[in-house]
Amino acid sequence: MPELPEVETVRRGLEPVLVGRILAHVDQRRLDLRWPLPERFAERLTGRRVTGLGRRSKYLLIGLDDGETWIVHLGMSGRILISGATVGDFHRDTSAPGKHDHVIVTTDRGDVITYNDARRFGIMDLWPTAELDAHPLLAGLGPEPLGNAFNGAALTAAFKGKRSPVKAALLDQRVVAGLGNIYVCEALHRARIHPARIAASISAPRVERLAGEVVATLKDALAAGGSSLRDYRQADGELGYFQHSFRVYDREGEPCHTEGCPGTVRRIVQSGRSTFYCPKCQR
DNA sequence: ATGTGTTCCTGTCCGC
DNA sequence: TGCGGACAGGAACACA
Repeated sequence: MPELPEVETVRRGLEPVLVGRILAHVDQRRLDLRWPLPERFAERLTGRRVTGLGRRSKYLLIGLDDGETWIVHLGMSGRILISGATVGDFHRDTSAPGKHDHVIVTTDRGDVITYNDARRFGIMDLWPTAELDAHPLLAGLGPEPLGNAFNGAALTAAFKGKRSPVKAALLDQRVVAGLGNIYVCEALHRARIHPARIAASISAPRVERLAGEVVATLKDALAAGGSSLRDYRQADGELGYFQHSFRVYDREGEPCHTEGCPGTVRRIVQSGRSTFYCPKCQR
């Protein structure tokens, strides 16, 4: 589920449930996700009051009243569920913990927050809030695409001297933070730029257009509550539906959605990951 | 210094 | 049905 729009959707869903609440009980059902969880993890969370919910790139930042921030990354398959309801695209109704429910938090109001992650590529850490920018995973991140620091000029500067394909450049979190495979494919299609183009070789006006389409793509996805893939369960109101708006992602062999374009969506592999694009209108 | 390929893990889907 | 292989929203890491 988790690129920027999905993580932001989760953040918005958690905010009213968590902010101001005390984490009354923490059930840590594994010692590790991608890496070991912090020392005394459950103990350090228990009894803390949540002061705020933030996001940087694809990282969820849960501020605590002891001056630490609970950092959560959903990896490929991480989901967060509230009390049997749905956040993002994850829905399950049982009361018994599921096989991949790794961390279960109960608030002082009785809401139950479950972190579920089948592949365990997710990450959790605790870090002093005052030094968040220095966290090894956050320090090198590029600008937030929906923030003031991201625009055509910033992207042009980041592309300068980049010999990699523009697809890889946009996936590089140091260039711009929060894009993943879906939204990079979608933004490149909207900007009509071929994913294999060398980043540094794209003209300034086209990079300008690309920056605009990155922002527009993310805003559209956000408005739809993100994208729900594969483990989509049922219509729930809280499920994202941007997957119905994909122009190229996962549409190999289907017609290009560009107005008047006779092209067919093609799939290629770039640095080990699928890229979907239209060979006719993306140059 | 940059660039690309491999790796972590489980689940699902497709062809035989 | 069962089995093997490809593939999946990420990104650190090892290596050219």
